[in-house]
Amino acid sequence: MPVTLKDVAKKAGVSRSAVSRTFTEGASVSAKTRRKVEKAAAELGYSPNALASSLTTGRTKLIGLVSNNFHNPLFLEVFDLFTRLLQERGLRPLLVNLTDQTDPDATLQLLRQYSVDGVIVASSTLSPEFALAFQEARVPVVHSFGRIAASPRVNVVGIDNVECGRMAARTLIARGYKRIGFMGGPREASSTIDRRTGFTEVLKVTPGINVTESFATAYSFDAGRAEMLNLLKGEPAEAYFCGDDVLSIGALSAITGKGLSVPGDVGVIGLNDMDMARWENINLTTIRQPIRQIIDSSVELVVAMFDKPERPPEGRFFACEIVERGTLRPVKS
Amino acid sequence: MPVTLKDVAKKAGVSRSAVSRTFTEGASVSAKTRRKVEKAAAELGYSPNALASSLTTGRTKLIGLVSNNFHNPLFLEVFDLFTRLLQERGLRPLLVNLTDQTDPDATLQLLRQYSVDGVIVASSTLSPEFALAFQEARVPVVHSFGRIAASPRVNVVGIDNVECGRMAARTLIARGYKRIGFMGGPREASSTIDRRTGFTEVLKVTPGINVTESFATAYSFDAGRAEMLNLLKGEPAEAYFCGDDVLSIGALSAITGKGLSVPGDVGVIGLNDMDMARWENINLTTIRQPIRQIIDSSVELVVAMFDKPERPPEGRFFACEIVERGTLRPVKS
DNA sequence: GAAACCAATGCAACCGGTTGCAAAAATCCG
DNA sequence: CGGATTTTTGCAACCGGTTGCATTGGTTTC
Repeated sequence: MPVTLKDVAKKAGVSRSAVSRTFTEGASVSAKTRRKVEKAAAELGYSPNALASSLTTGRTKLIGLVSNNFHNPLFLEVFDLFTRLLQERGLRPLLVNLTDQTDPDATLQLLRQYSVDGVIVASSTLSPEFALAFQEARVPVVHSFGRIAASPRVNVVGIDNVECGRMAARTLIARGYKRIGFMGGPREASSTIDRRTGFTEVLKVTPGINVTESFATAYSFDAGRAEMLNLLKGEPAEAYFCGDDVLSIGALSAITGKGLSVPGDVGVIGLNDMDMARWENINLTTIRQPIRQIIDSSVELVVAMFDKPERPPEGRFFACEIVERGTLRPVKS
Repeated sequence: MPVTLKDVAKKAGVSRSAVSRTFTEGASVSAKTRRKVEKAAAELGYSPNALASSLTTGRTKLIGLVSNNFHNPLFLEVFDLFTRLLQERGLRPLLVNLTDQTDPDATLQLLRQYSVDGVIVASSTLSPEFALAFQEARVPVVHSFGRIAASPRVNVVGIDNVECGRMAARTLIARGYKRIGFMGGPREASSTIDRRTGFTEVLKVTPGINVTESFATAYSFDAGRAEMLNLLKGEPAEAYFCGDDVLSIGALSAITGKGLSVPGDVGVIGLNDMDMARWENINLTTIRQPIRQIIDSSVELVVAMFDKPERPPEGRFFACEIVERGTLRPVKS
């Protein structure tokens, strides 16, 4: 039923090759045949089958977009940007939701079956091994929001979480907080580990500071709220650096829910700067992750990979910046 | 470089057909050859090329997932569910972000080029014509979160927005509100129109009620906040039915930002029940849209379509329910 | 043991395109 | 105008699979 190359060729009175060539960038066709073919194609409503052509060209323009972050509101922005940027380059995102049930190997196999030109792993919690498996199967891959490494074994784009930890620490110190808390995300997540490292590194060498640590079970509102509720049972710190924004919002909810004020009784600084953080009834002071740059760079990198497969793995890391809003007390001047 | 059918056939010492058949459900192969083939395939790390096989079978297992709602947090949940459910059925979502720049016709053409087995249009703001174009191109299509219609021209799954409007109205009446406001989403969106219809229908026949109406420019936090700020310049109503949850949260932000209390001074009821609505520092009374059912049903319908293409278009609409939280005053007993 | 049957197999054509190559057509040039 | 050059064109093979059909081989039945 669908109209094929052959139909167009017959209608236009030319060979199949001629038709193929009129739809191929840079192929040699005379103006006259091109016109005939285009007319016939338009009349029949023909458009070439991308899958069939991929068979010979070896390019599908399909990009696997793999993520396990379908609950963090930040990732809606992430998906929005990825799809836009990929589309702009004529690439198509094949979305894979990596849940607890999905087997990592099966995902690799799946994406190979669809001959994706490349894969973007968008996740702050996945281990580098996941992306590495693609690399070893010679599928161009980029790990976005992955962990910084001096000489990464696989392309990785993200932020320097250790430095973010330091920034958070300096920010709290500048505001005169003395009893300071680190409320991390899941204990085993590399982002948690790195942020903690930078955070405590700075605080330890600062005199007169008392640091406490705790960890939420997930990067989620509920986990943040639960953990903060827990902390409030004892003597809370004066300010907390929370694992990320959604965790921070959970913590804020717990604090105000207990009748305490922010930043009067407890200060909070988050990380991400997701859209919601600027909402006036949240108004979260946080550290902005430049997701636009991360995503731009990821797409660029995956494209570079399939132009030059032997390209050595590269790490690209972007600086973050403090976004001052209302959940920390002001710097005393 | 990648290993193909032929390689496996040679290694196993059988014909290509034999290899193909061992990987085809229900094909006739003896246990002996199957064993040989599987051994060879495992050693070579072979897995069949889904795209090549689609050429003859006519099935790609690719589903176009088209949306223009990449800013409404509800849609993160929507994408999560869609991808999960599709994956469970062995289908692959090809994600299309329909922005202002993307041409609807180009999207149709694109998805045809990739021979998608079906298309799901997930959008509460797109016109039925968009989905209809796929239908006319004989591509199985379902419009999720679309507008109710007695005899739809295209498959549509969603909620009865008129009835939701009525529910909201009855809920406000039951709580003794007299001066009641409708704060809709974009004036031209069908969801806005329908909700308004049901809402005013009930309020008009109730004695002693004063209804006012206004419209936000988008289903977004900022638009909701701006519109409520606007309303608060004059004499606000006692309670508002807002276009959706994110709009409601914007409105809440404006109200509390002005030093007014919720529900003491102004009541708010939203629609959607997105995850955030239950967060304790938002705690929004709202109308739950059963997105799980909508998505289940959409997937089921699109699958049914490609098993039976001549299936007449069907509309499936689900009931919503009030979720009582803290932004309306209690029913007086 | 032969006839009848059924499952398993391989051949070859096909799905909808692309592309190297040689022949044909158009253009250039003296 | 004729030969040399360049451009355009069609043929046929190929991409990686699937499948109808005829053939083969193994079982069953009498």
